[in-house]
Amino acid sequence: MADLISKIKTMEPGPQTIFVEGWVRTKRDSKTVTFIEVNDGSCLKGLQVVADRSSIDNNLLNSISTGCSVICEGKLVASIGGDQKVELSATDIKLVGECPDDYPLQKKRHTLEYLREIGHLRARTNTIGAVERVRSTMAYAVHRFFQENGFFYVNTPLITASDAEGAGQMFQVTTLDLENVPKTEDGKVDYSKDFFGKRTSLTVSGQLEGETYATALKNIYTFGPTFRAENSNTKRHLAEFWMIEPEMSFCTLEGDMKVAEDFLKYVFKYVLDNCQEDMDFFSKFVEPGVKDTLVHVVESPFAHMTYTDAVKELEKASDKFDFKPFWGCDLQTEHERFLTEEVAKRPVIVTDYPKEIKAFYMKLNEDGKTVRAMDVLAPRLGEIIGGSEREYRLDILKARMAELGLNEKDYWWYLELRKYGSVPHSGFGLGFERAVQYVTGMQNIRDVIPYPRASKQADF
RNA sequence: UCCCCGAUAGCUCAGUCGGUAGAGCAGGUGGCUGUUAACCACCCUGUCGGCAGUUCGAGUCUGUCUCGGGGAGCCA
Repeated sequence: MADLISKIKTMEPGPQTIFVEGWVRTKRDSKTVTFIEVNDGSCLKGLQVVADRSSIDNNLLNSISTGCSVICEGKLVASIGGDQKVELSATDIKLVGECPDDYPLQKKRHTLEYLREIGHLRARTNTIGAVERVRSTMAYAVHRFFQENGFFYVNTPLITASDAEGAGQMFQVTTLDLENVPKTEDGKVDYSKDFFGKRTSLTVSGQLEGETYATALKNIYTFGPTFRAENSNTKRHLAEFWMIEPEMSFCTLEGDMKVAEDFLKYVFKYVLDNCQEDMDFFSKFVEPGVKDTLVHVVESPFAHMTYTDAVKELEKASDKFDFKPFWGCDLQTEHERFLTEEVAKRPVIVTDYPKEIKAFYMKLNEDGKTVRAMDVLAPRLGEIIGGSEREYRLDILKARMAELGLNEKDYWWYLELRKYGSVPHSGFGLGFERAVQYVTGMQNIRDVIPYPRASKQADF
């Protein structure tokens, strides 16, 4: 019945009756009129509803307070006041749901830490509301980019029996009675009695399954939840997060990097074009200048360097680091930030890492020492994308697995992709929340997902 | 998991040398006002995170637990 406030604010004043539904953010009384700011979440700034105290029931107006839900009826008029073009001159107001004065959201600014304690209400704040609008827009942009570029959306399984994916600690999935676990004769847990007849866990990555569909549909992407049981307590880790993993057949690392760059730029530009009010808000109150940074990223090419060259750069500035860089070391957070913030001053793609610090499935280079891996490092965040060209040569892949002590039987179907019609292919993984963090400037990943799941935290 | 910091009114915080609790906002009352986090005056609000200890006396010192934040590791 009622239009969204985001639409109403773009309409011209007119004689027709319109309705506004939403929640009261603040109310101010004047001598003859009452101002009610109504927000319905469709945009950052709400609509000012003006109620003439001589024509609207004063008892009703007095009972309206911050947090109430209301339906207002009236005409859109040009606003006399300064901050808005139009406002609703109310002819009738219905109080739908009252809001007692112990409402946890005051008109004043709250800390994000406090808002995390009221996860069921925090979406009604400017900041979290803006984050969720941007998050939704970004999710839409992700699908648009891939759908417009010949990728198919594949849903890889959330429950997996492959306990050897190696990307992190896994959450076990079971229907066994934990008070009375069935045991085999030699005293181990008898998983044949479990729901799936074997030990299962929540997925830590859809990549391996994604590869199988890429070798059939050519270009695919996944976009779904991922679970890691790491006991890591940081502002950029979650136990449950959303990951985007494209996989392209007949594609080398060069193509992979191009897709990664085009993809990030597309999503960023889409947000800049479609979330202007929210981006202005982030740029003003959350991370000064974040909007200009995004514009800069969209307009300039990403920097490129090999791991070997990156280490040379780091060695030049060795004094600045707690952890001294050397060829073969894993890049520390401080190193990644130096490369992207000081050396490149923009996103940088680092390639060709030592095989020892990367996963078994990455394609071995001619030198026998490095693999065709690439990490996209972004200022402020560090690694935002990790990807690689996959090893498609069966003999070399088997040799790598043997080096690392991996059991071929656990990967039999993955290896068969290399046996039957193998093809060079590449892909990458993007942590969706980290991308939302990057775009919004939000410091803590727990504030860019509606209900964060982390160690000792599964409220709401 | 390791290191550092923190927990005081509904919210944001101050609290000196160990001496018995304070400001702004919110709420209430009145005033003023086409207001924009409105403004002015007055009023109300506390298991000082939990448990133990030192002390005549603990918000303050010690131990411990819980929760939160920052950093590290791991990664996306």
